[in-house]
Amino acid sequence: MATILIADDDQKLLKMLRRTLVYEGFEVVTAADGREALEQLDAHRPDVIILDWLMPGLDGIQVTEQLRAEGDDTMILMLTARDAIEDRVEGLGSGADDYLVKPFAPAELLARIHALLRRSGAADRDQPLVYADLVLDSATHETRRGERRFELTPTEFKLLHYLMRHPRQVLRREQLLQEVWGYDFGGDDNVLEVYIGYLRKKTEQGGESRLIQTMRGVGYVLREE
Amino acid sequence: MATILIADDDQKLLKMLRRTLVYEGFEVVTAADGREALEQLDAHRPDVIILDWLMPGLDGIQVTEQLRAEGDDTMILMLTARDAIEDRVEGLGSGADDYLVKPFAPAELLARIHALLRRSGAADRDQPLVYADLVLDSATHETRRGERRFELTPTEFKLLHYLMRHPRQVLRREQLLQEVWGYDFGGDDNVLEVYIGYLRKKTEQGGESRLIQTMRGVGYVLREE
DNA sequence: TTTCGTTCTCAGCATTCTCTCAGCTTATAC
DNA sequence: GTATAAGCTGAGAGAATGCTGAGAACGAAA
Repeated sequence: MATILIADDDQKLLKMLRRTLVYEGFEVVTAADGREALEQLDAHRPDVIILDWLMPGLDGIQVTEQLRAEGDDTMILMLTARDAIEDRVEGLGSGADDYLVKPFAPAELLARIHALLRRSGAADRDQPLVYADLVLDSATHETRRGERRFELTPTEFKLLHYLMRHPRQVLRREQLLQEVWGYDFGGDDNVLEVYIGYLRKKTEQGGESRLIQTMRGVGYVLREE
Repeated sequence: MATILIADDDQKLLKMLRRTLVYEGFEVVTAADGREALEQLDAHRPDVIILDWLMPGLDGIQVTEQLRAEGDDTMILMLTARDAIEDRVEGLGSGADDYLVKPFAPAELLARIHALLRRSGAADRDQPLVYADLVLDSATHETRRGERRFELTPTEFKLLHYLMRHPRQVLRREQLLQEVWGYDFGGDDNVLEVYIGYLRKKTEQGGESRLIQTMRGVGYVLREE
């Protein structure tokens, strides 16, 4: 399920929101101010960020601006107190994707979150991932090597997707297991090898060059040889 | 679907609005200032024009006045950072049809746009949706595969309508349930499969090719194979 | 009331996917 | 060279997923 980061300096509200969202099945991470929010961001990579407009230290707008300046386009929902609007009319220019005026009904918040999640699914539809002549389009679920199309199962897709999001980077076995399978046991399991094998079979038909390289003792890299 | 022209000198806001509106199925044309807006106007004949009040060169009011002087009565929605009564009066006096104060929630903007479209009667001008030889006309509720007409029940119609508004895009099960049934239960319910089955039966009579493809573990796509 | 159309549930079946295992190949160290 | 560890691969069991037919539940119209 999706992860949501909430930053608000109102402890009571924070607690209430956490309870509501956890109950709805979301992973929830909280922060008491903007600086803490930025710290949590790297660690948890949320799908939606809920920011209070007014917070001590870094406020919601500053956090938004900083993120957008870094090229991060995670969906942001800004919470504003009714009277704050008139004071600080900086518009949506800071880069938030939606606004919600306090006080609000939890149902309203949930509706907005779902709308943003749906849209963000649409957002990473924008650019298909490309490495060499390998193309993976998460919008259409299309995968190609040059002109040749091939089909992937969900797990194969997740694995290739992760590899293609980190080209030329050596990915350790535990890292891949964690990202794709969501666990990491030290045991003598070889699912990863099996799936790398599946991917190679599908991406290297008829003498095509190898793109997934083995880093013996470490993991794998997506790289041309 | 309706076309919307947005003129604003704030690039970030422009980008965010484009994303939101395109996702909602609108044709979107953007302009960075008043002069550019006027140029785009002739080329695209939008159904609604969204103008920022303050822009370099020609501002929103000047654009509105010029259009109205030419006898153009395209619906105009004015955006402004001010909220003084005088401004509102001046804005509407210049010929704008509605008014929205920044910052605003995308949901509110959408509501205003739909209201304007309804007022202008443009909502009825919806083009029939076409994909391959499949035609769905939401105005007349007619559905055809080539020359063969077929009838759909309300739920079937909603589902096909949504699929046809997002051709070639992989639509996740939750997304379809949310859009067509309006909720998202986690349970082991298979209404969606059943209705996909109904649609297939009706759209694939007598050896016609399959247009609704299953994406195992993900959802469905409207696509020719 | 009955009839009809529609929505939704359920159970059984077919297909596809995931993961394990065993034997094999390859790379590295000695 | 050999020994050993690491990685690869084919086969198959069991699980997950999706499809379908039958029919129950519901509401609207006659």
